[in-house]
Amino acid sequence: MDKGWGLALDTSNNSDKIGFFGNKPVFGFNLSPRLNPASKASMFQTEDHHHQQHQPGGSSVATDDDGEKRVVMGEVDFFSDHKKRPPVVIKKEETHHHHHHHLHGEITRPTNFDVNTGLQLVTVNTGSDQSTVDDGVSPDVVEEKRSAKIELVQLQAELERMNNENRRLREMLTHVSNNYQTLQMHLMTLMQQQNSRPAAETSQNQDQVVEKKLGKEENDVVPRQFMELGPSETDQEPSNSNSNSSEERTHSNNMDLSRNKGIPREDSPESEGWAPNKVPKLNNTNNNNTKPIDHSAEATMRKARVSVRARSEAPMITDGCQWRKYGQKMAKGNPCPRAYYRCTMAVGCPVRKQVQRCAEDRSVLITTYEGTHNHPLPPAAMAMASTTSAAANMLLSGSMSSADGLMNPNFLARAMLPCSSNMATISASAPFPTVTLDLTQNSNNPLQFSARPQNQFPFVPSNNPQIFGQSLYNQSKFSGLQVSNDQLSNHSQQPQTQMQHAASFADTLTAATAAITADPNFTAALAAAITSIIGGSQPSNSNNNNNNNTSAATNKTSDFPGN
DNA sequence: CGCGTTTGACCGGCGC
DNA sequence: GCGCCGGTCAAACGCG
Repeated sequence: MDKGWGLALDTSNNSDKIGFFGNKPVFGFNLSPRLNPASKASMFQTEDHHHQQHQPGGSSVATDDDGEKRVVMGEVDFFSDHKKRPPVVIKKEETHHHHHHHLHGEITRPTNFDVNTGLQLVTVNTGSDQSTVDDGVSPDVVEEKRSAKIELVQLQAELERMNNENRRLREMLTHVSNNYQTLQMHLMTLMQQQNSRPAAETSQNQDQVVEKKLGKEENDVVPRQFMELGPSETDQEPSNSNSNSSEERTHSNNMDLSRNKGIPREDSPESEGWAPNKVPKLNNTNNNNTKPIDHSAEATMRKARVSVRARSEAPMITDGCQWRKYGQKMAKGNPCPRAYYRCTMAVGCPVRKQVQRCAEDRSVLITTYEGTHNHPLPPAAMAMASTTSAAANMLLSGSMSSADGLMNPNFLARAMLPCSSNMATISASAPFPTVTLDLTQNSNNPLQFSARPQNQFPFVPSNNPQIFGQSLYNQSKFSGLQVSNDQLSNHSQQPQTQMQHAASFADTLTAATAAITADPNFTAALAAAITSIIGGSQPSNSNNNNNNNTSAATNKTSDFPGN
């Protein structure tokens, strides 16, 4: 668990993350400190720091005559050499009591600011030394002019460099946006194809038949949504009159709480569907209003799991949920320990997951989900939840009506991902039916665009109309960004001088930033994609990448299963 | 001090 | 019945 993405778009406040070019922001988004430890300030610093002590933040430390420590960004010492004119002053730390700027870690624009050159034209007197520019003609003035000219050249070079970087970032943004749009379109196509398929219809009919059968004959069989990992309306609703032990396990938070509070587990009903070996006992002991049934098949069916294989160096894939580790065991046949996590986004959420390194390939992380979230999920968690939900539903819809669903490993693959028969498989040998989504293969599957880091879960469609509707909703919000991206593309295609288009691009990028901010899902995807594009396969320790994450715990590398 | 992780103990299912 | 094994618990511990 960690504090975030390898690269995160900090959308909390854009105001201090936008460099100014004239009156226009030229950097629409901010590289996170994790990716770029030099922080946002590094964008503005120059290469000349020879005589200054470098700070991790890309700043320099100097000491005043009075011994006060200050931090100088870039080559301009704002205190000792107040004859120089910084176009942009970035302060990360300020202890000088004479300085009037009290912003910390922010970018400030000097008041006398030339919008054409980006330079501050008036000397700033900031220190205790009250000397100002000498009005008289003297060698000092000549020297000053010369140094100002040199500085101007340097600043222009700096501007050029910034524009280059700006252009590069813009291209990355365009690339990622195009990938996202392509992915969305492909998913839409897949969903339409799937809906039009007779097989899909058969599957749906099977679902209906199964549900009808369940409602009529086997009231104590877990409803299908029990397997859903994504949120569903039914999860939020009280159980019906047929309330049975399974549903109580699924929906009751109090029961789970009772166990969490130390009540002996013999007295506490199973509040979650994770413990498979306790189901028979549960049905025998707690389910008083239903007759005992043969649990062999049902117990197997209701224990469907969704296993996600992803290539990742991170301790866990970032699925948007908050997890708490409650156990770790050495599993047989795998030298890597298996970690057990439970969802902590809501009290009593029964969803659990296991995280384990693949024994054959340590770079592959296997995450197995089981249970149903009993709480709304943030958009960042929707991708994983909807995917696992879809996989579990597919598994159930196929297996409950026919054993072929389990026997045919390609059933899910064909139904869920027609274009990728090797992406999802069903294991019949596992103790419980397990859907394995393999995201480690570098196939031509357009669902796996190369820029996506493997530890970030992709957007995969759900057969849950609500969840898919959410996707459409996000897409509709995202459409506003598409316009911006088109503009971005146009800008990137046209030869441009650095000065001319920066302002309009800044506006565009501002709009894009706003759109990105409005869509946390895309924010996450964009951050992940940019991370990989930049080439920093930063081990993201994050298991909390949702926006409402406030207290992310950290997983030390040594704690990571398999390390 | 609160929260999350660690880790040994414990429990229940299952196979022999 | 016994031992193995997966899964969970909870006290101890660490960290911010």
